[in-house]
Parts: sequence; structure tokens; C-alpha cells
Amino acid sequence: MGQQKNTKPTESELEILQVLWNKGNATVREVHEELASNKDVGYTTTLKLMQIMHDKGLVNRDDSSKTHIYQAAVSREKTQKHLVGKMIDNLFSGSPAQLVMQALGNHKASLNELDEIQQLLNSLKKQ
Amino acid sequence: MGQQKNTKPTESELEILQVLWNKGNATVREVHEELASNKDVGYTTTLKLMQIMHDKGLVNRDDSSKTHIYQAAVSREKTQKHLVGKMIDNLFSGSPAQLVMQALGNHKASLNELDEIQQLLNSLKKQ
DNA sequence: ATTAGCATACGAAAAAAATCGTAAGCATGG
DNA sequence: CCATGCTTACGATTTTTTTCGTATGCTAAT
Repeated sequence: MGQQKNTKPTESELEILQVLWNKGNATVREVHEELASNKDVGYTTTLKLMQIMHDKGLVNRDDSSKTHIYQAAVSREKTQKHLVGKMIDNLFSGSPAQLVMQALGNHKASLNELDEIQQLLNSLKKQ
Repeated sequence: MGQQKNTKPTESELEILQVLWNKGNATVREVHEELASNKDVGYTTTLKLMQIMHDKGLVNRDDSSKTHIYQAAVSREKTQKHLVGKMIDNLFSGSPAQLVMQALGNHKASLNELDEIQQLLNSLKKQ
């Protein structure tokens, strides 16, 4: 039954949210196809997971027709914020800057992206 | 027995690594005190966890004296890199820049830190 | 109407992670 | 010598997460 916002999604739940965020909304089958292209998993596993997520309030569903249609109930941004915050605390002693340096230093970004970051940086400095 | 590098630490293991990274090396008791100041957990739980981590090769220990002394066997940097990469894949569709924007936009950094980031950014742009 | 195919529901098992109780050993201080 | 206190070892339980088998029902094609 239960239902609680702000529940931290598990690893698998995150994979599903991923798909839902990208597709906007989707059936279990659609989500499953997507997942199954990357890893070995049974259909009912995906189904069950999505049912649990529905219970937890992580997804909404339209069950007015036989084949239910799901969509994420938590926003990508909010989830990102939550998990990034957690990572900053857990891994970077609370320093967002260190995380940024890590990410920039070790993972390639395009010039365009660097410019975007530059702009954000400028506006932050002005404050 | 087993032992394998590159094992992804669990949440709890990460907390312990955290302490070890900060202290350099520490006894179970020391690690435990630290953890117990933040959450409610029994001593033998911490002990057991650290034993498991030793099994997995996540920590090294000196057991030449009765009270063993532990230290992290995986570097903070390497672990950060691994987990940040995972997060970029899982949550940011593979774009490190998006993660950076998230972190910068939502989590306060000091002016000094912003300058550090600026410098890194400059050097990346020049390449 | 019967069958084949796909859908959900649901219980339960398996796997992974976390927790803890208890035993046993070894110092140290009385 | 004996008790107290701290240590590790270890088995077992609990909790959480993941996985899947099976039942059941609807729909469409034959």
C-alpha cells in the first residue's frame, strides 16, 4: 500500500526511471525492451519492479486500459539534485567544487559544453 | 577468501572508506566511534563490515598486534572516478557537463573554489 | 467457441547487504 | 590468581533488493 515521496530509488529503479524520463511515458513492455537490450532480465521482473515503484509513488500510471501506461512521478532534476548532494557528502567531504573538478578532469566534455559551464561560472562569480 | 579489485563498495562500505581516507589508518574502534556519532550502529556491525571489506580487498590490515589496524586499499580518487562515471552514465545520459552544471547550480561553492574551477576550465579550453 | 498471445497480479524464492549475539582469547589491575 | 574490559571471529538473523514462476483474464484471429 504505502506511499511516500522522497524515497530514494534503488539502482534498478533508477534504470527504469531513466527510460521513463527519456520516453516521457511508456508501457512495461517498452521499458522492458529497453532494459533487456542492455542486460539479461525477465519481463515479469521489470513488471514487478514497476509495480513496486508505483506503490512507492515513484511512478504514476494510467490503468484505464488493459495495458497500463507509466510515467515518472519524480523529476529527473530533483532526483539528480538529491543524488548529487548525497555523493558530495559521501565522497567529496561536502565540497561540490571537488566533485566538479573530478568530473571535468576525468571525463571529456565538448567545447560547447565547456562554454556553457563558463557562463554559469561567470554568473555565479558575479553574485 | 576471495579477493577482487575493482569491487564496487556498498553504501556502508563507502562510509567506512570515508573514515579511513581521512584518518589514513585506524582501528575498528576508531572507525566505529566516528560512524556511531552520525548514526545508530553496533560495534560488531562495524567490525563485521570491515572484515568483509578485508575479504573483498577493499581495505588492508595489519594484524601483527592484537588490535588490528586498517587502511583503505582503494584510493579515494579512483573510487571517486568510478562512481562519478557511473553517475554520469546513469543520471546524466553520459554528459559530464550536465553533472557539473547540476553540482554548480544547486550546491554552494566558495569564491576560491570557483576560481579553481575557472583555472581548470581555462586549461581545458586551451587544449 | 476455442486457441494463442499478451497483459497484470501476486506470492515466494534467491541474492545481497546489514545487523547483532555470543564465544573465545588476551591483557591489565586488583 | 581472578575479574574486568577490550579485542577478533563467526554464525545466524533480519532487512532490502532483485528475480521469477504461475495464475488469471482479456482480446483478437481462426
